[in-house]
Formats: sequence, structure tokens, C-alpha cells
Amino acid sequence: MPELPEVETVRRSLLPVVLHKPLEAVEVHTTRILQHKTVEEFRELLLGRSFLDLSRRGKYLIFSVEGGWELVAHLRMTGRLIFYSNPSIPWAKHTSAVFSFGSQGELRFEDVRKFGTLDLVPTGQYETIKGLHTLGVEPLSEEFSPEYLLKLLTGRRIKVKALLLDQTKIAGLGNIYADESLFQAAIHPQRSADSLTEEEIERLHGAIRDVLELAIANQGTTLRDYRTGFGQEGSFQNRLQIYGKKGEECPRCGVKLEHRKVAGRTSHFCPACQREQP
DNA sequence: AAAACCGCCTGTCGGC
DNA sequence: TGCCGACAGGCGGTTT
Repeated sequence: MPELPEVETVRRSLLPVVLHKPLEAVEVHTTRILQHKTVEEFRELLLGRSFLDLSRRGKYLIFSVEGGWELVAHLRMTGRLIFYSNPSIPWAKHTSAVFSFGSQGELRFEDVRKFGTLDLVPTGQYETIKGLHTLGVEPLSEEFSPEYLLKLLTGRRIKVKALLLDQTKIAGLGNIYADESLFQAAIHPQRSADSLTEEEIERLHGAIRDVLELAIANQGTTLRDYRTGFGQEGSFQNRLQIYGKKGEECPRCGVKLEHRKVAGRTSHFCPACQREQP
């Protein structure tokens, strides 16, 4: 699913091809993708204008639009934002919205499960987008230090896996990278946040950074639906250590990997490397 | 505060 | 072979 590395890869791939091209047509085929605008308002505000920049916060993509607006996209589970230089290529079956730059190509939002969202707001006015407004620290920023992570964990009895998935604490981790980070740091997903030692917190901090950076370098993880902005698969699925590998041998110690529901999510771990009771 | 659950969707897969 | 329920999981919301 699109988590931080996938969304960042989409951003980097779209950046060179979607800026400074006037929108000649905007079509919305799945009305409910729009959160706070009617299709008419949405089209009126975008037509004739260009995207000036494309940034990311957590799992949100933010297109800045001429005239003081921002187009905020979230891919949720199966959303794709793909640029087609040849607009005559037929639309994919589940195409929710199309942004046409005329002869200069087309940006399409494709989404099998239709959970993805589009918002159009005045620049910086994110109050109506609750998930964006309350987003926590960027894990690849300088602000996210071992000391910061220590503060997040201290005095909390929440399971560490649940905390990693809490977007108001750390922005951009999803199920795959939370599991991979906990494995690299050798911490059981059900450990209570305040039970981690300083050494473990440092390991976890480093693991989150390493895993996210390596995943970005590999254009993200394509298990099924995710594609880059050019429609290509990522390759980090080939480098996953434990996600989706229940019953296989731990790459570190050879013990059979397990999975279990933690905080409502399937969580993968090695019962030997990641001890429940340290 | 935290956890459990639901709704939103569709495609895939395992079991019968 | 075909049908059916379980499952996948991001996020907002409600309830416990």
C-alpha cells in the first residue's frame, strides 16, 4: 500500500512532468473522491491553471496551484497517480479523475477501491483536512531524532507497533514499514512503548530511517496495486525481510516467522529475534 | 488514553 | 468448477 516511500516516489516521478502546464480539462468520474468541493467548483478552480510545485507530508501529496490553491491527494489503499504522455491510451477500468494538459499529456487518478481522496483548499488552510492538519513529525527530517522518539514513547503503555502507525505521532509509516523497522531493530511489535530501553529506541530510530531510505531508493514496494508516477512497479518487495513471509525462515536466525494481529493489523515478526519479554 | 470495532470498496484466495 | 466468506489495510468515526 502507498506509505511514505511510495508517495515520495510518486512525487519525485511526477515532479518533472506535471508542473507549468495549463490544465485544459478536468474530469471527475468518482464524485465521492472530492471531499469538500463539488465537481463544478473543482473544475472551475483548476481549469486554465498550472501546478507550480509538488510536495509531500506523510502520505499526502500536495500540488500547489496557480492562484493560491492547493490540490491535496491521498492514495489510501489502492490509489495511483500516473502521468500518461500519450493521452490516447485508453483509461484504466477504475479511473477516478483525469487532469489533462492537452497535447502535453494527462495525469490520471486510478483507484480500484475508491478510498483515495482529493481536496482543493486555499494555500496552507488544512483545517478541513483533519488527517493532514494533525500530522506528526516527518521521520526523515532532522526533527525526528532519537530524543524525539524517546519523548514519544516515554510514559506510554501503547503497543509500540500501534504507536508507529499513529500518523499524529510519526507521519508516513504504514503496516509494511512498521513491521520491517521493528524487525531490523529486533523489537517485538506488542512491546509496551515505555518498556523500550534507550538502546532499543536508538536502534528503532535508526531502523525507521534506514528502512524508509532504502525503500525510497528502490522506488517503493509493489505487492499488487502500487505504481510510480510513470506506471512502473517498485522493487523493494524483493528486499522485504519479514512482511508477508509467515512460515518462512527468519533471514537473521532461521527460525520460522510468525504473524499476529496487533492493534488490528497483521503484524509479522521473528519470535526469536524479537522477544515479547525482553 | 487506548483499544476495539465499523464503514468505505473491490479483487483475490482458500475452503467446501 | 463454482460459490462464499475472509481478508487485504488507511483513516475517520463511534463505542467501550
